[in-house]
Amino acid sequence: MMKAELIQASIGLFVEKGFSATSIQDIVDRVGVTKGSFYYHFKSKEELLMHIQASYIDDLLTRQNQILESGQNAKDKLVKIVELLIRDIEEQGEIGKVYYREIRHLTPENAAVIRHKRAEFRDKIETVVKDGVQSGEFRAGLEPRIATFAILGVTNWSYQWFNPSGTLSVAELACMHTDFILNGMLAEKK
Amino acid sequence: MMKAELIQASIGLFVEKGFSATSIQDIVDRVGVTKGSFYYHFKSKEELLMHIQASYIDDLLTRQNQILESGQNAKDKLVKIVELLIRDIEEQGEIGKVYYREIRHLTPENAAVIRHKRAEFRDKIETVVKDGVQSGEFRAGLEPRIATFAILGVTNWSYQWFNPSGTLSVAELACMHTDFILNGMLAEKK
Amino acid sequence: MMKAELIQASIGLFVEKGFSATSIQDIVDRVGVTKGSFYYHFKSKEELLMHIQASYIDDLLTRQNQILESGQNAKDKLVKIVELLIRDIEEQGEIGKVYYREIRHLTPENAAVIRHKRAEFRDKIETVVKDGVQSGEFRAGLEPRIATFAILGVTNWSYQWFNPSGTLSVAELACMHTDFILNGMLAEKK
Amino acid sequence: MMKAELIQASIGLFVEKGFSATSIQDIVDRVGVTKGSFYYHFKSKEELLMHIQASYIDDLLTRQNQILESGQNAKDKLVKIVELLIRDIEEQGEIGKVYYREIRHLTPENAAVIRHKRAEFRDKIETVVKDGVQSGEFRAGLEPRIATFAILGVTNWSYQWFNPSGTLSVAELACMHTDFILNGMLAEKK
DNA sequence: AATGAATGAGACTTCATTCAT
DNA sequence: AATGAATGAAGTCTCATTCAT
Repeated sequence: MMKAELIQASIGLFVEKGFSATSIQDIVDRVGVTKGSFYYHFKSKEELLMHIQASYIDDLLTRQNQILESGQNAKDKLVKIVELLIRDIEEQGEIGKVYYREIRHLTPENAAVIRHKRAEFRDKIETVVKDGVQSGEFRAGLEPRIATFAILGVTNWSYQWFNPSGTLSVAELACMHTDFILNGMLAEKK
Repeated sequence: MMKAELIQASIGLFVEKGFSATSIQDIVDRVGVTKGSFYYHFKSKEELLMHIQASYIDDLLTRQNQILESGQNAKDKLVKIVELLIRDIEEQGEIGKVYYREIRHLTPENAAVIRHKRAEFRDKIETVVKDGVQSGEFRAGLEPRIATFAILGVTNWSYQWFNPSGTLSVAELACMHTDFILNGMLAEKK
Repeated sequence: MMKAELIQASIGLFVEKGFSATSIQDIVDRVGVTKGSFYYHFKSKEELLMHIQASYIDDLLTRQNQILESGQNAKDKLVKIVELLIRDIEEQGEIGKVYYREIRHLTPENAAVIRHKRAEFRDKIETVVKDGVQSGEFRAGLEPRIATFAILGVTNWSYQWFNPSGTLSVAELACMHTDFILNGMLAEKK
Repeated sequence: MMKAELIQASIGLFVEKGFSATSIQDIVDRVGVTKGSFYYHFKSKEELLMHIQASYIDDLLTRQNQILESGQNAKDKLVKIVELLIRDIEEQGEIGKVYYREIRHLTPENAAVIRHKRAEFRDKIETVVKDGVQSGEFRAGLEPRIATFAILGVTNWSYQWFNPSGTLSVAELACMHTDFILNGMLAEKK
């Protein structure tokens, strides 16, 4: 309970002020406990960050796997993954904002673990792209690795500006991004 | 000279460790001077950050204006702006990595100035998109605001992973990203 | 049982790291219980230290009394006391190392109790020396108080360097120290 | 200046309370400066301790070398070294009390340096003893290594109890200890 | 233009101790 | 007899900043 509260409070603060600029005092003040309490639950500030990062990517990987196992064609899988990432902004709250930003503050060992999992997530998208190119669903000229980074750019950048409680809904944004990614901008193919 | 050296050293350190985790001592150590020197050139650490942020976006805005004044069609302007952002990774070095990350550490007034300039840059892309939709170059269904964020996602995300001295050249990446943005992924338009 | 285990673990840690640098957590970790357990058996960390100090000196005093009551001449009594102190290194393990070092961390009242017992131990040696001088066994020029400190120096210093499981046995060391104390170093008396 | 004051204050406090129990706050309070000042002069509390330990033993080694180069016989050299150690109580103040006690709190690397120097000091005494046995000045039965430890015990233990501003002067104590070490206690040699 | 010394606030962390269970 | 959770005081250390020189 207390541990969960500390995690939630810290995510909020990390989003607002960044990891380094957030003090343990800030975190415990928000929860209304003492510093000693924090250190009963976490060995260090870094351990807390690692906990947050690991839960986040583990959850994404799990849900990505469910999509990949669903046996659809490449396009549908890709659409589902884009939706997963956009919906996540609403469901997981602000963790995503912290996710890419603060890996720098993990110990080298922990950072390696997280980077490895990120690479796994990316590789699985790349495989979907590759499959789609081979099956003829996607254009032959696509470079799967770069296209994957482009897709991630479109989705992850949304964490920087998108407010899920604004006028544009999560579903609408997912739809627009999917459209952009699949069809591009030109009125006619060159 | 000294001032320029301090700026270069600090950009490198901000990239590696982040603004908060970089101390003035770190910066002056890298240049080989003492803290007093730093405070001769900068009123505060925040002023240094503001200097870096402002130079960066001012430069981008200048170059964007040159493109916009060149009187081409919307598609060509857009391609040029994408190229500008990608080439920048090579030309400006690592500043881009710092740019989005550290705005949080500016004073509210300075942050507002930077945000305003960022918005200006974005709005000008949005205008290009709008013009292209109206002229029929771009698809009628595009939402200019969201498409602009998608374009910025594709380009800015490259700062996270692209190494300009690797096997993929800046020109090649610009070309691939342009292709992705204009044509999307599908083999045939729906 | 548990109490004895806590005491043994703490002596080992006090030897290695010193009293202040040893935490209750260190002690209970070594025994494999939790802090609550410690506080069931001891009111405080200081009480534990006092327990160790008091047991140690009480034991020495008891054994010293047995020697003194044995009705031998001064020289033999002295030899026996030297042996007692040297043998103790093997029998009592490392407590001796803690004994002189950590009295500082007792409460003033407890420290006074221990100092009083130490003085008692020392005074009884001094009496033996005095008796020996009067009886003509020891040299007339000896100052009993200073000679006593010299004897204690020779024996107690052994705690700093002597390893009872090395090549030199406890018996051999006791013999050499006795020889040194009784006969000095010169080949001929001046 | 300030650095020297911090060192003096800390020696006093280490004697009274021990290294671990002395806080940086205690030290700077005694000098009347702030904690920041302390860390301007010393990288850490451990560095301060190392500084104290190294100065102390380096000074002893220098003075021991002067004695050894003076070309006297073994007995006179030994007497001079005993005098050196006893006089030191008065001249160097209380450092000696800290010297043996606190080596535990050095980093392993620094502790090794100090232990090496201690061993050098001890070895040089051992050589004097050996020379004296060979020249016939000292008894043939003496074991030089153990006799050296015995001598160090007599002298170093004095730091525990001797007050140089009491009724017994430094010169008198040196004389008594020398007498004890050379002639032992017995009225007649066995 | 630059230095060295100092400051004071605040950072992360440890720890002896308490208490309900 | 023992545990787990929590406390609050204090510890070591960092750091942006100032200022006399």
